[in-house]
Amino acid sequence: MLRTHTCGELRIGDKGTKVTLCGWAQKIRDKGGMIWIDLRDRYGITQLVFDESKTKPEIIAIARSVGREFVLQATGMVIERFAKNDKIPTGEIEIEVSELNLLNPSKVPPFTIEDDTDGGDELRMKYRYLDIRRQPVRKNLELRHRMLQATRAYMDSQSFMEVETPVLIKSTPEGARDFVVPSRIHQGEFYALPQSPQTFKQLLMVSGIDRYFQIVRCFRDEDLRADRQPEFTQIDCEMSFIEQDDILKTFEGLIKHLFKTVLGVVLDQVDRMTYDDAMRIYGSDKPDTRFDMKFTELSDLVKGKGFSVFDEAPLVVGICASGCASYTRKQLDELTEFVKKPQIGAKGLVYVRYNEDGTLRSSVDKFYDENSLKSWAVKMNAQPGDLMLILSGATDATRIALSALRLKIGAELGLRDKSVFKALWVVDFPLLEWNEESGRFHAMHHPFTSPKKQDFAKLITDPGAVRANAYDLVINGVEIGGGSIRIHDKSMQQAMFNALGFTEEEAKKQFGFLMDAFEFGAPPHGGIAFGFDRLCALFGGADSIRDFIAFPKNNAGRDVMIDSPSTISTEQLVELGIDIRPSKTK
RNA sequence: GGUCUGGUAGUUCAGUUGGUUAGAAUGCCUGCCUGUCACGCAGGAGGUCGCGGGUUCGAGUCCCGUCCAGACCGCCA
Repeated sequence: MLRTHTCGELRIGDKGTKVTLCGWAQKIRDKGGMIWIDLRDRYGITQLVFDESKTKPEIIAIARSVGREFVLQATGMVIERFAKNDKIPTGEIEIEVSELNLLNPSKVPPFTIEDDTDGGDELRMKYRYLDIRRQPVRKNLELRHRMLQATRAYMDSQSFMEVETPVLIKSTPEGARDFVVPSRIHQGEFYALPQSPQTFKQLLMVSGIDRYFQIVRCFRDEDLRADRQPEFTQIDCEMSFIEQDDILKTFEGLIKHLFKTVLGVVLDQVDRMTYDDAMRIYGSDKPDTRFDMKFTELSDLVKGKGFSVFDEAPLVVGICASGCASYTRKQLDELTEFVKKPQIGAKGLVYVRYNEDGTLRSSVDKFYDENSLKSWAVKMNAQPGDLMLILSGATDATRIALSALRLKIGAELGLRDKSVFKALWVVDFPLLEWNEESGRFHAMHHPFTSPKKQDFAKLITDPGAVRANAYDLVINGVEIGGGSIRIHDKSMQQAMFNALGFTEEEAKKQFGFLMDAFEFGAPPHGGIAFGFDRLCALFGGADSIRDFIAFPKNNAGRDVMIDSPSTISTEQLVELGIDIRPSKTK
């Protein structure tokens, strides 16, 4: 060992001990007669001291040559400081250096290795290995590590067995785009990287592994977001001989265990809400339930007063922003601009101020007298001092727009506190959703999701109305996980493929192995998968998952550190039997 | 595929209505300093204003194109 201790562990009780530390020079303070070097490693910072009156001149000379991020090995006595620093745990002691070994010099780093770095995102990603030297990033990776350990401990305690499934699998056109890997041995053929181990975990149920889990990398070739990477990690789980309620309870247990062991937070309850209610009350299938501000539908109160916008709208719906009646005209204009952005897509925003003096003033006073506005206030449960914000238009689009407005107001009012956690199961999702582009129904969850028993018949008569045994876990408005009770019956699976517009032949070609397996005694089963990166970001109080991934991709799916993706040699292409059209070369 | 924001010193940014030699902080280099810990003091170096084109007597600033980065919409079973 090159060291006897780490840079984070020495205390006043170690006074008089001769120690050897290794680490990076965080900061050099040369005061002339005395030099201090802050030596940093993963565990902390310990101050080295060099004193012209005590330290050998050749050691002083080495100390003077040290620059930021030089790698050092220092040996010396632990002494009590004259001037103590109560900001760091090692602040009562320092090392009176008698031997200093320069293990490796360093170029000047492109940004400061400090908690509050001067480096921008782009530079930090390019030199990610330096970025990880910084405490905030390292802490995030430590949090991820603890999450991994706590997950495995809980799953093991519940008799779940971790089984690894293949990464080179088969491409299927359903769902997200696949990342594809050319086969050298079978030229013209391709593997696909899994979007999830979905079919394998169901096959493991047929195999009798009645409680499976895996912390597994998944791949989707779709555009990125702050909370979406092309490769990401899931906690993937499947159980046999269970019903939906068993799954919800088991994984409430996992989430509570994680909150307790990793954050020390007791998550008292996980609410449940149907998809239909979530859409009606919050306009979203992943509502942030840290605050109320529920939707109130006003259609029956607003019609027939000559305001054609409301008269012609299929839905008129509003929210009540507590204490916002004092919003200025400018603030209200900003809100109007916000909902009119193309991404939100509302045509306009109607507001009603319920003033402290009890009077009501709205942007549609021309059409509605104070009594009408008062009736709105009663229905919306608004109090003097509140502001009512109302949107109208096509039902789904209006709900989505009002949901965005609700989140914005919630954030402005400080109701989205990152230290507060509210978990919600959204249940009874629709089985299918109509896809305009392909002109057919797509599975909302995936094609192996079972319909609710009472909706079986509608699978032929009214497929869009069929509800599924599918559920999402939503925490603070973030979709953390989702799953379903699967189809374990061949004829039901065939009926599902029919509803999705698959011919028997197509279904057999893509999923024949699964349908074959279902003929050999498939148990009733179901499962769930959690977005592990999102869970880490949520626990860490961040919106972006990138800082919880050691080496993430950028906005365009590029790794700027290793510069991938990149071209490959002609020899490689020939060997793979791939002929690519000439394109822009880098 | 689309919308928006940004790109100026190693780094983070400012730069007015288009007008002199493009600034600040920090980092870096040199010197001084015996209790610093955001050390201090003095001095110094450091710029293809992302790239290409256009308008103009004159462009960091205006226009067009393009590249890069970030956020969002579409997309993400």
